[in-house]
Amino acid sequence: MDRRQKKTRKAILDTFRSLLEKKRYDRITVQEIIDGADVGRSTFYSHFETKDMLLDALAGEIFHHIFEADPCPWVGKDGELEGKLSHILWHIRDERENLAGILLSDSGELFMGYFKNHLKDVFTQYIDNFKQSVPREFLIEYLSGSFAETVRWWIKEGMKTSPENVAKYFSGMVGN
Amino acid sequence: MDRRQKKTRKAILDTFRSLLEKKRYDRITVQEIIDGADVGRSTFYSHFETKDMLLDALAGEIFHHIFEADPCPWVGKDGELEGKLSHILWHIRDERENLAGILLSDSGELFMGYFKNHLKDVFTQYIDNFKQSVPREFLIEYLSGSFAETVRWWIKEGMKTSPENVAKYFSGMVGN
DNA sequence: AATGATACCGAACAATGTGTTCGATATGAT
DNA sequence: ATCATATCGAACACATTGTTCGGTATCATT
Repeated sequence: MDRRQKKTRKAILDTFRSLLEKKRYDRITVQEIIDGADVGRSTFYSHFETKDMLLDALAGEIFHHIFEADPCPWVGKDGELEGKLSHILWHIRDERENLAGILLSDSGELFMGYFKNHLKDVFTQYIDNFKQSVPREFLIEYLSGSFAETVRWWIKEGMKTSPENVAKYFSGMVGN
Repeated sequence: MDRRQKKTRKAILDTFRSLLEKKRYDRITVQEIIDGADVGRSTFYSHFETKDMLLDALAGEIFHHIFEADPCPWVGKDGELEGKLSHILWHIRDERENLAGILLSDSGELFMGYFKNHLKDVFTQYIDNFKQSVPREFLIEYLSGSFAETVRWWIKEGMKTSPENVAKYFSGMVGN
C-alpha cells in the first residue's frame, strides 16, 4: 500500500476516533473530519464511500486485534469457553486506550453493537457444550449482551480486576 | 390542549414512528416527517425543537404506559422483583404492536437505550433485597441489560411464552 | 536521476436539508 | 360573534453532501 494512502487513511481514522470521543456519531460531519485530518474533500471520498463505511472500518480495526489475533501463549486452556473469554479479555486490556474512550462515549452503543456481533460468533462456536434448556439463539444473544455489558463495566471501573477473574465472575453470573 | 395541537402532534408522532420502522433514525429527515404528516415546516418546529426531542417524546409515550401505569389487579404480589417484572411484561404485551416494530427496527438499539434506563430505575428500587457480592452499580447495569435483551428476544419470538414464565425464566437465568 | 503512475489538492457544482421569520388564513375556545 | 392561537406556506441564509476536474506533489521503478 502506498505510503500516502496509509498516511491519509490513518489521519482520517485518527481524527474520526477523536471526534467520536467528543460528540455523537450522527452529529459528526465529513467537513469536521477532513478539517481535522487536514485532507482534501475528494481524498476523503476516494478512501471511504460513506461515513458509515468509515465507521465500519474503524470498528473493524479496533475489534480485529481483539478477535482475530493469534492465540497467545500467556493464556492457557483455549478449548473451554472460560479460557476463550479470558483470552479475549487479555486482548481487550491491551487495547484499553483505544476501547475505553469509544465504548464509554456518546456513540458507545454503536460500538457495543459491533462488539456484540463479534461475541455472537464466539459464543456460537463454544455453545454446543451446553445442554440447552433454552433456545440456542436466545442463549447466544443473551450471553453476548451480558458479556459485552460486563466488559463495559470492567472498562468503566478502570480494569482493576484481572481478566481471569472477570471471566470467572461472568461465568458465575450466568450460572451453569 | 387544543384539538389542533393534539391532531398535529399525533400526525407527526405517527409518521415518525412508521418511518422508524422503515429506516434508521439518523437517515430520517424533518422533510420526510412533515411531508408524511402533511404539516407545515414551521408547525413542526413549534412542536419540537429538535429531531432528538421528537425521539424523546416518542420514547416517552411508548414507555410511559409500561412503566408509569397504575398497578394492575391481574398481577399479584408486587413487592417482589419477580412480581414487578411480570407486571412490566404484561404491560409490554399490551403494547406489543407499538413496541415490536420499533425495538426490532434498525433504530432498535436507540430504544433499547431508553428501555434500559427505565429498567435501571426499577432495579435500583428492588435491588436492596439482594446480598451484594458484586458492586451494586454493576449489578443494576447488568440486570437491566440482560432483561432488556430478554424482552427483545421474547418479542422477536412472538411472545409465545407467558409473562410469568418469562419472568421466572429470567430469574433462573441470572441465578439467585 | 529520470520517468511514469497515482494519490492528493482545492475549487466549484448542484442538490438536499436545516432552522427561522412573517403575514395571511383557518380553526379553536368562550 | 369574538378573540386567541395553531397552522400554513413561502422565503430566507446557511450548512452538508457527494461529485467532478485540471493541476500538483509524491511514490515506486528502472
